[in-house]
Amino acid sequence: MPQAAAYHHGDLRAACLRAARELLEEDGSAGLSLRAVARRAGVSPTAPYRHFADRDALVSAVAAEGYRELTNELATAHPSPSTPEELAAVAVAYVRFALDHPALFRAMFAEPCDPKSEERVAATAVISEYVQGIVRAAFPGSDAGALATAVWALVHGLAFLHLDGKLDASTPEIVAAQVRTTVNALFTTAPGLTTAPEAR
Amino acid sequence: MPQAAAYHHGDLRAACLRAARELLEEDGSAGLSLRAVARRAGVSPTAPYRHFADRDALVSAVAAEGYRELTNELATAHPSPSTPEELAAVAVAYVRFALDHPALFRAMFAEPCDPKSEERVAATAVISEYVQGIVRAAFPGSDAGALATAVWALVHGLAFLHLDGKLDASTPEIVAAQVRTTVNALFTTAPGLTTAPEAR
DNA sequence: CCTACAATGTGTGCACCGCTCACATTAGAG
DNA sequence: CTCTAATGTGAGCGGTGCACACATTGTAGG
Repeated sequence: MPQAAAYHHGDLRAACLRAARELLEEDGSAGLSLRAVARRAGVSPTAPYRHFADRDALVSAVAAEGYRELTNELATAHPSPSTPEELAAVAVAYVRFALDHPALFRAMFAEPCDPKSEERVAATAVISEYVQGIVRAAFPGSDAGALATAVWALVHGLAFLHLDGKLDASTPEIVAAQVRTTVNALFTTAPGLTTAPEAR
Repeated sequence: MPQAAAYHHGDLRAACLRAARELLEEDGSAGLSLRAVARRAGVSPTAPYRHFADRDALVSAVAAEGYRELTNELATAHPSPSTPEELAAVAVAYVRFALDHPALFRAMFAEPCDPKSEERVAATAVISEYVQGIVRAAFPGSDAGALATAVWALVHGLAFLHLDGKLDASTPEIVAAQVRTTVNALFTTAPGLTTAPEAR
């Protein structure tokens, strides 16, 4: 049994992130409060402020963690996709991640993203370049930036529409089939996407 | 000058919705509190509870209003689009709406959507069928349901990625061009989209 | 080894929030 | 004209984010 109630926690930051993840899964974004996190970590209500400037900093950290997990999931779906089918598998993994971790996914794409956490913008840049890299490998001739944007938007939109109950998400198979056909449809037109404007 | 400080407001519900919209535009979703709405409407902190069961009911009502405005904007962009170009114009209007009213747009697609406000689900059903109707008219031979889902997801995803600063939204023209080329790319493949599974 | 300091956790307190409940006022039906 | 139901008021409870002064402790320099 670990020495109970040491004054210094040891790794409170990590404990807070873990507690925040749990609260997010259990009660959704509304249940994620600094105080609840502190309670769950067995620590005074203001202790987390030594590790996170404010609530936004906490959720940004959680979101950054989410981005890393998402990239892992995508890589697991297929390490280096090149055919449209392999790319579709990655797209399915993206939507599955959103449906498996709805509150986390929402936190990743919520309001205070733009001027905030360095860690967070870095994590989103990683995934953006990841998608672009995949598309570049799969469609060497095309405007990879524009095509990557298109496929990311399509998959991202599918994820959100499923999350909001606008589409039939009753079984994972139905969702997967839906994503596959839609993405495949977009890719059959890839060569035509060479006149697109700037996209960063 | 209207008779000041009548005990009964007259149309507090509408005043609350108006105040909520203003707060949403000014301070984002975080600034939208029942109490702030009451203050702005010049009424006691608990008065709004006579018209909205709780905070969620308020934002659901605001969201429903947003859906109606969005459908109006789309219809204004083009009353009955049939060519891909006209459809692209509608898509551009969709993304513009999101960028013009970011907090409202986010409220429209936020967590408590599924089992809630009758008014809200009705409003989303309207826009869903609207998109489907357009696609059916434009591409009579295709699986309108699947294609509508694809284009809605694509446009919805573009809107969110722009909102989150993941794409270049520096000028409306750049955004519009981006949306147009992406949507056009999808539409050139429309006839191929006839084997899609169920999508409601 | 011991001491001073910086890092980390505690406690108090303020303003605000959502929401409940008892009460005041008033519009409008009978 | 009255009486009831709709509407607005006020006090109050528990929760929240956050700022502040304070307590504790790991650790680096003497």
